[in-house]
Amino acid sequence: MIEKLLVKLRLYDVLGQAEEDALRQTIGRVARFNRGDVIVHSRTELTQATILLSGFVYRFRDLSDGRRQAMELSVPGDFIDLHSVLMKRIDHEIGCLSPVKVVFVPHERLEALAVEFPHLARLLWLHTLIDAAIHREWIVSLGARSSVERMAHLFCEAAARLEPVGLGDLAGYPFPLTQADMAELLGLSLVHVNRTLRELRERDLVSFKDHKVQIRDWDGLVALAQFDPFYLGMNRRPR
Amino acid sequence: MIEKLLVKLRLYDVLGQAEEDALRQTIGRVARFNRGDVIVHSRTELTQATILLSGFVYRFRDLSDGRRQAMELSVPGDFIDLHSVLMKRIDHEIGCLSPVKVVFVPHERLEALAVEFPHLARLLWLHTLIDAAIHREWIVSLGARSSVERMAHLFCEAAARLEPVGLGDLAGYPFPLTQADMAELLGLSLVHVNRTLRELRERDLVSFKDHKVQIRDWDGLVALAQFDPFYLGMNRRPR
DNA sequence: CGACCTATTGAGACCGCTCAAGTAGGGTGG
DNA sequence: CCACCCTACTTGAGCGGTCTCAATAGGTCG
Repeated sequence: MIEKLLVKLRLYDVLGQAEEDALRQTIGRVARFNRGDVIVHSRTELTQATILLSGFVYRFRDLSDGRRQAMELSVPGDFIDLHSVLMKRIDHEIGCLSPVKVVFVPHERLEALAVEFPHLARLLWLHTLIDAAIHREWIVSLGARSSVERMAHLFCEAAARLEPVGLGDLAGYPFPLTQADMAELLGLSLVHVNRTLRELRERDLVSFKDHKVQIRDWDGLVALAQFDPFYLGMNRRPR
Repeated sequence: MIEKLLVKLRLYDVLGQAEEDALRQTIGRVARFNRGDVIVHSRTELTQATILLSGFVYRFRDLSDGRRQAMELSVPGDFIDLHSVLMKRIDHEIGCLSPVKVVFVPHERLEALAVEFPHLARLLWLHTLIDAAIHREWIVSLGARSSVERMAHLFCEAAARLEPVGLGDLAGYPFPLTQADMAELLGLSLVHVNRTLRELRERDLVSFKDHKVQIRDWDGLVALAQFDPFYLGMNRRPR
């Protein structure tokens, strides 16, 4: 059930059989959600963490006047609120961009696991560090990249993160977002997202239609975005 | 020597005497740097982590055409590259915004410490998680806040982080940056930073002069920035 | 069939950018 | 001691990237 998570962890380091078995045994209840549902609420006390099995979720914060900013897109196999194990209450919401299936892992089991398998604890810590690296890359996008560059970068990052878990490749991938969702991710208006998509399409780099991303020119896209997968901490390049 | 770090860790949870002693014994060589120096280089293999004792440093990335985006400001007491313990190579540079004093801690000593004191390891992990929370807040700033709001938020965050380590309070604090530095932090042009500072001054919220921040109206500043220190994780309880 | 969500396009406004010019202060050398 | 830097800051003017408002079309589903 948690194969995608295991694949991801193996990108970071070898995972022993005992560790893998132990991890499988921590998992608890499975749950399903619909697009628009909020899985994890800001500031409520948490006692379990969540592994995304299928679908797309994102972290976001709402400002008081209705502006909403997304902070990260999560893909299947991600441990979407691993930080809650230590933080207990998190500072943002996690919402569904599509129908979603998750499995919960009680904090106490994870904590016991970390004691028994220090190396696995390090891997999980590393998972949260890579989340932070992804955040930093988004900061660069939002602060220094133009709208086309930013959107190109989003498409590159999604490809690089979806490929290892078998949900796409450098030619394209399913991407069940609306243009309004992308606006929240990219810090752009819906209207400008539409125009930016058109520009990427007209430049023959990538097209987004019927909730599918089709990459026409990976190298061109990478060059435009100045995308460098180093921050994703995978040993191998998405190739 | 590492009192400020200890203060910071105690904001997150109690720190036992044995833990404190052990932490003090991990520290190694002290080093000094000048404004403009890069302390930690992107992608070079690291064998030690760095605690900032005095001065200000920041993380940044340069894009190929000269654009530079800062990702985080670090203040004394911060463990500025704790993530390098697991990542070994980091994806950004850490540079000095003022004369700086640091102390290095060999990774191997930190790793031994984590084995011997699991609770301390959790505290250090939490330190990195709060870095990630700070990153998320910057994402909100860059993606959804206007230039005045964004700058107001920076001043609020700096106050909240400097106060516990005794380097300022809600009335103000020393802030040895130039306006050009602030431009890189905020993702704005130098010219616009200048105008934005003027606006904050004219609105009697805050003034920045001679490398000192003077807060005239804390509540007004907080309201404008929609600043909520929850994400800084002070008073958290990891276990 | 009507209601609603999503995508598309046009038009004009505005925020923040670039280019440019000028001031102020601190260090250095003749 | 002054002349001349150099860096940091300030302000003006015009440009342009992105926003908002508005209108339309297509798809889906009760």
